Amino acid sequence: MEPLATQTPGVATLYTCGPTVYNFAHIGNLRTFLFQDLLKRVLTASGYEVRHCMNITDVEDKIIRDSQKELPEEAGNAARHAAMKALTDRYTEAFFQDLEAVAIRQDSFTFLPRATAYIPQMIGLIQRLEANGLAYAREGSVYYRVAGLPHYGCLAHLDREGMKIGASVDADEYDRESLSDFVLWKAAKPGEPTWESPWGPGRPGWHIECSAMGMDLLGERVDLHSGGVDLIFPHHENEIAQSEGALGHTWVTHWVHGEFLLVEGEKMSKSLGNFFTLRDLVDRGIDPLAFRYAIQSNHYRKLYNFSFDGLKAARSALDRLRTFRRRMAEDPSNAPAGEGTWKEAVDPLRRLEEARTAFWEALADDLNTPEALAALFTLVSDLNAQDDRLPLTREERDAVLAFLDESNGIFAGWPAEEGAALDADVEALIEARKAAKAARNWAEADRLRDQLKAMGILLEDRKDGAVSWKRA
RNA sequence: GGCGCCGUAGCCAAGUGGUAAGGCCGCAGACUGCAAAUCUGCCAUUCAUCGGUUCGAUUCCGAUCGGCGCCUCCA
Repeated sequence: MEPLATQTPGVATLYTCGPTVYNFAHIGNLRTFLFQDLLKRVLTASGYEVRHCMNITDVEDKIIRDSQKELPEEAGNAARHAAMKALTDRYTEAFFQDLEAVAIRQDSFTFLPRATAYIPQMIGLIQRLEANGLAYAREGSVYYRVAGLPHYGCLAHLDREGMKIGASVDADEYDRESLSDFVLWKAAKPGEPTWESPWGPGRPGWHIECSAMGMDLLGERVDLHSGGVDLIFPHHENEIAQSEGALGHTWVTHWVHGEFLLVEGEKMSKSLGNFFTLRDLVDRGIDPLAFRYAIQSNHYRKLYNFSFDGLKAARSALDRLRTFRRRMAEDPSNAPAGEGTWKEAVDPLRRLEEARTAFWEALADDLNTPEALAALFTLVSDLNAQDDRLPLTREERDAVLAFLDESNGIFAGWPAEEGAALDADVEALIEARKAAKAARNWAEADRLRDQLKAMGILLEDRKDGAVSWKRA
């Protein structure tokens, strides 16, 4: 997809459909957000200033259902809004906690608009559509006249002749001109929070918020718009209809959709008992960054089969990279002396540049993360082998570390370790084991090593007698 | 009924008209007091099946089998 021609050179505008905050995000949602984070990181690394807008949907059928059930029938509009806000605030906060856990930083978003803060813009957009003859009111609701937009259905490649109209719609629910018409503004119903509008009290339809907020914050021409494949139709198709119906020209240049995931080969669903939130994984002792790695070791446009075995493999792969980073961070004088010569010796800096080139070329080729990771792993193998025999210099290690930082800037799985100090008691145990080893008291040394392991500290003895440790 | 996707080793997975990256697991060996880490070697004559095009196909075309998605809830 690179080089990407954007509306403003050097700037990429990105709109992504965000969460509906009435529950915790599940791992499928997170796959999509991870893919968008990846896209943004690669664009940024490629030199673009990315202006990223992600909406927070805080008014919607399920939100209303869940937030209003405790309220008495006679509750006023203010109370209804307050109850809705209490629910959405809670899950919005949880959502960003989950994103942070998988290294998606909240401050990487340029705009995070809440739908409820953009009701006037939505009303204004609907009025523009009315003025263009593309919207009509019926009993306090407003509908989009799909027949008025000839290219409706192009994104989803809908064959409107062959469609089974009404196959999964309540054909008689609304009084529409056509069953394909969709609602822009929903007339008030008892028990729902409402806003005043030119058509009477009501609330926005599902699709209008993305058009209104995206146009307001990113402008009349957006470079990239992304979401899960399920949003292609109807959500994105309807966004196109709304935005282009108002603007009179193309709104989004590139649509990018991420595939779904399966869980152990089956569609994730609560009834199958294979429905997981990130919190469920953490409760099982899963490193959230291993989840991120597992997702990113597969291509975003392919169905991903999530499994706990796969998570284990991801963790093992990450450990190899993290161990390698630790090795490169160490001073070469600590390394056991190699033979000093090696017939297969390469110039580490040259080898590094090859890997770096391959890494970025893979990512520039439609975010080919599996190939980018392969470039990284072959480098790790080559340099480990060389370092065993012909220790890399401090300068070479630093160059490798710089590339590990660079690649971690995309994958976020092998960050630089902070010099986290060990507790004094752990320190004492390590010293005690050293003493036991020196006394050739192997039973005691092994006992202490097991004890430390139980505390999450893994020891690695080195040839020269030094001992290094890492957290499990 | 219409539109579309996928099928590569035990598992995950990239890839190309020119003879199969990488990761995990596993096996053997080196190193180690034992481990761990690392290294060395092994781990798909083959890319669902059958045809076709081609000097040559896993890659293009067709058919078949298998899995899946969409056609107004859904990341």
